[in-house]
Amino acid sequence: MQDWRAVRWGYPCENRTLKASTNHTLRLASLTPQRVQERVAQNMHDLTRILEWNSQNGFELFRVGQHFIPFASHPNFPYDWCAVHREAIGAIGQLARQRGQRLSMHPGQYINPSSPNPQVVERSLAELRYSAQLLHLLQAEDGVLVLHLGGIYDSREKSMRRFIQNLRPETEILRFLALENDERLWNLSEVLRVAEGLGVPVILDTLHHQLNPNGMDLRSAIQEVIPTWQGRGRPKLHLSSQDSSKRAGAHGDYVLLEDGIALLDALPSPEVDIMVEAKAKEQAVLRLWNDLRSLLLP
DNA sequence: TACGGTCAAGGTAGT
DNA sequence: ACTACCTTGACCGTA
Repeated sequence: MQDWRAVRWGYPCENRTLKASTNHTLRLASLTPQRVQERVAQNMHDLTRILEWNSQNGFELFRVGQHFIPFASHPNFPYDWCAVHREAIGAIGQLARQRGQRLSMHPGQYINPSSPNPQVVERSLAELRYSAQLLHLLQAEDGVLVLHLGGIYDSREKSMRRFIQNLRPETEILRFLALENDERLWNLSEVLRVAEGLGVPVILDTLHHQLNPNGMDLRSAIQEVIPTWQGRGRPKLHLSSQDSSKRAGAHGDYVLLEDGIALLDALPSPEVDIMVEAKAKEQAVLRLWNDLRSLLLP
């Protein structure tokens, strides 16, 4: 089993210990420059606290919430967020580098660049451009913009082709983009094909892979994704456990020790980045570290 | 201050 | 055709 202390660890969007969130947002009905800037200030303040806390507590990855600039990609957004926030975002980026923190973003279910509906594609590209622009202003050299493949629509083949065609000209997005397998529609082999078509890396999600493995064991899955990270920083993986009281694929509050061990066992090298997707956020990682520690001590 | 209904957006699957 | 579900929870009016 690989040494978990050589792995870099992180968690998404918020910190429970600090009660800090980078996802403060507002309602579309109250979208004014004042209200937005209040929320942006709150998100920036909390992100600053999280970056400091992470560096003092052994964490090296963090996912910034999509609402960091609420409604940034919405047509009704009321000001030039890039111009207004450029400097403050740059300062946070500098802090992240000083504290050794790798940043990422992960647009959700509504972002579907392979949709047959051109309006959905355009809105999706707008959100992806916002995310890439934010990572750019943060000067996140090894930043990651995580995305799923979305729907099947008319056919898998056509959907994959549209995904590639619609994103191929988006060099600013592609600079950060990484594609992730999901638990129902798109397995790892399919994600690898699309990623190869775009020249972007692949994030392996272990829980999704467990539910949608397409006959590939974890060890060979990891061997497939690691080379896709050439030139894009350390390979990045997602780790989570099933919530036993919910439907298949639902993230648990914490990570089961056996799931953590299964991943560490399957890694060819400990020099990877693991983002833990658990509802208890950083506390789930702390508990997993504790479990690993007490397992390895005599 | 706590709570429940609601919130920009898309898509799948079960009925 | 309709509904539940996904999910980064958070907002906001009401009690």
